Amino acid sequence: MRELHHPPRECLELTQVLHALSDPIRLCIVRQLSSEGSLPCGTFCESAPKSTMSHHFKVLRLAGLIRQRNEGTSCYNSLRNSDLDARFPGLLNAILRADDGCE
Amino acid sequence: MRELHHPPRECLELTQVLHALSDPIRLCIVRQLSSEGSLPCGTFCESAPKSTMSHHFKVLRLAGLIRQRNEGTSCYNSLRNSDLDARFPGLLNAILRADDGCE
DNA sequence: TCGATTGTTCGATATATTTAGAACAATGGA
DNA sequence: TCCATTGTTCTAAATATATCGAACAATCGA
Repeated sequence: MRELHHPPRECLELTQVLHALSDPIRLCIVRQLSSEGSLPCGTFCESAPKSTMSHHFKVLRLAGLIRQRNEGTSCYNSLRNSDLDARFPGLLNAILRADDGCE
Repeated sequence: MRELHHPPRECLELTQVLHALSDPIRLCIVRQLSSEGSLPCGTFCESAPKSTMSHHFKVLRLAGLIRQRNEGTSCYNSLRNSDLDARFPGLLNAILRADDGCE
């Protein structure tokens, strides 16, 4: 698999981050990652096609919300907690605290 | 002018709020409202056509971010600060604190 | 080596969003 | 009343986004 691009902390853009989180599936992924740590792609929304999920993970990665790391045939995802908090203090926590329900 | 719909506080949805704020023009409007209080539509982005701005104000209003009130021929906009903070504690402040620059 | 597993990429389609001109509506002042 | 001001609505066009099947790539175990 190819090299995965991750934007550096100082390049994260607020509008991109907000856009990435404005999709219910992606918000759900982020919530799950925040509570369960590092998880492979396959553990999310198993009803949705893999190509759809792959797209959402890419959006999250390019917006700087998650870090992806290949390990074997799996791709592990983790939240870029500290980068986000350094760049946008309190933002992620406020979003995770919100009671919007994770469908 | 017609009656303006404002969603009640408890109906505000996180994904809608995040989407509304993920547009640079709308984020700019919200920032300006937060620092200057109540302002008529005409005071923002005077270079953009009125219809475009009208659209953005509508998106913000329907997402619950702003309250609009007609007064004379003007339409005054204000941030729904307390509603937002009640529904999504800390979210708006975190977004306003972020140093993304208001173009 | 073969096949199963996991995920990506490509291409197509459907849907949503943004932008903006033109016509319209409401208000207020001369 | 007439007109300027302010903003909305309608409509169209451009652009972006979401979804998903099919083909592909990489890894691992048998």
